[in-house]
Amino acid sequence: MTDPLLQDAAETEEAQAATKQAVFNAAERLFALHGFQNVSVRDITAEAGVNLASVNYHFGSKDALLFEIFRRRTSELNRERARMLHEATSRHGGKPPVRDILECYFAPPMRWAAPDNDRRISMQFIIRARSEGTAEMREVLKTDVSHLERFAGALMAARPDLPKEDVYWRLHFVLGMVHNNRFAEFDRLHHLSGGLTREGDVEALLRRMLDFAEAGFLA
Amino acid sequence: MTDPLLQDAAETEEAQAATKQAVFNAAERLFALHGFQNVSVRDITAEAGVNLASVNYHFGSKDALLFEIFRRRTSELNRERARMLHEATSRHGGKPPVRDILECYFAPPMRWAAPDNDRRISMQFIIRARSEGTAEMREVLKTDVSHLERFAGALMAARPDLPKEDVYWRLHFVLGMVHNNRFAEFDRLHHLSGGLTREGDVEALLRRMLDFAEAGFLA
DNA sequence: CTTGGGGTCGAACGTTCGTTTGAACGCGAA
DNA sequence: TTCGCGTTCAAACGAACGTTCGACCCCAAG
Repeated sequence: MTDPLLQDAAETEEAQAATKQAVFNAAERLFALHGFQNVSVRDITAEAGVNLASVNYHFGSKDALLFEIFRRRTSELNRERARMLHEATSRHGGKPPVRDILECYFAPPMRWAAPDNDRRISMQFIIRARSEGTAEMREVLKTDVSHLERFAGALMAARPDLPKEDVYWRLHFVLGMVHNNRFAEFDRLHHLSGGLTREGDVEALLRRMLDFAEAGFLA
Repeated sequence: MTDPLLQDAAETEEAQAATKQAVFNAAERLFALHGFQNVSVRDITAEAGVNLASVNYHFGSKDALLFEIFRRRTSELNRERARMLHEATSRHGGKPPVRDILECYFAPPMRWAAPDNDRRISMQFIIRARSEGTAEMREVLKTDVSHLERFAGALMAARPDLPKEDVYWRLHFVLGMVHNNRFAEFDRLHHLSGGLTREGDVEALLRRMLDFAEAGFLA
């Protein structure tokens, strides 16, 4: 609990076994780097320096471990987005402009993914979960859209003249912009542009994204 | 060769064995529907109605089969894009406007993915290959950017005032919009909007995408 | 000291996987 | 007819996987 290595000390369950934490962290890291199917329980326990049976003892199964990481990280990310949106709403007297709304959605994942951020690996995990997750995770992604509803509502309030249908579609396009920010895509872009594009300056990239998305939304 | 079942009669290799074609089609279908890792060689050969050893005999390995499907479909798609861009270029006297350039990139995958199109399953395969492909396929995706260079060049010509760096980044955003058009995302959006958004009308969706992307590019 | 239970350990289980093997088959050429 | 070759077949191989098992360890409660 007072161990500085435990990044997630503030847990709902209080006294996490050190083994469980080690498995959690190792699994998140390996899954993020190599994908779910390409990482075995043996890889995880070896990386964590624990016994092979630890995964099934503490989490029930490999899939359940995966799901628990996914659930924790996505809820943290969406909570941060909701917090920013709430703040922007009160800052603008209940009706923030399009650009500010989009920033609340863009900024958290972008900043998490910054090269020097501890959460970078968590962000990479979430990105991978979107396309390689289990059926259970995909069901959650499809069904649990409560956090998106907040943003859709805010956007409709910011552009009451636009038909709701258009707001949803443009939100869809915006989601695509965010989800495409994988490391592999940055590499490809870097290769294409001959090294002209650099992902180092997160805030500058965030500004670029907002310029593009805001213009698209106000079209 | 005159068999109407052979969709890809015009091949570089002339006399394809019926078994090889059956394996190719079954593999593409199953991979597109369930993902690479979730489909076994036994599943493929059972679906194709051929012997288990056929995959290794005709393609060398499961990975090689996967790569051959990937190579064929992506080259077909990019050839179609290049054809449209070439036509648009000559139609506009060498310098097509942004919207027309983007349409050349958007239209082929969108139309392939239309519910009544035979290529729908191929498009789904390509989409899956982007995130679940083997290391070899990812290397091709990253390295082979020649087809993107054509579009980057056309966009720079259409907006010579914009710094090249910005063109690349905005192209990156546009790619995100296209790549996000997976069936799962449409389902999610449909769920979020309460059935308001329908993907049935491809041309209408294409117009929406162009409205958004064009505005973003002209910002 | 004794007891009990949460945690860890090495070892194994049963399944599934991609691939290989060697025999059999079909058919045009010699 | 006989040969040769491309193709198909049933069967098996060896490896890797997620999971389970029973013994063992530690430490606090009785």
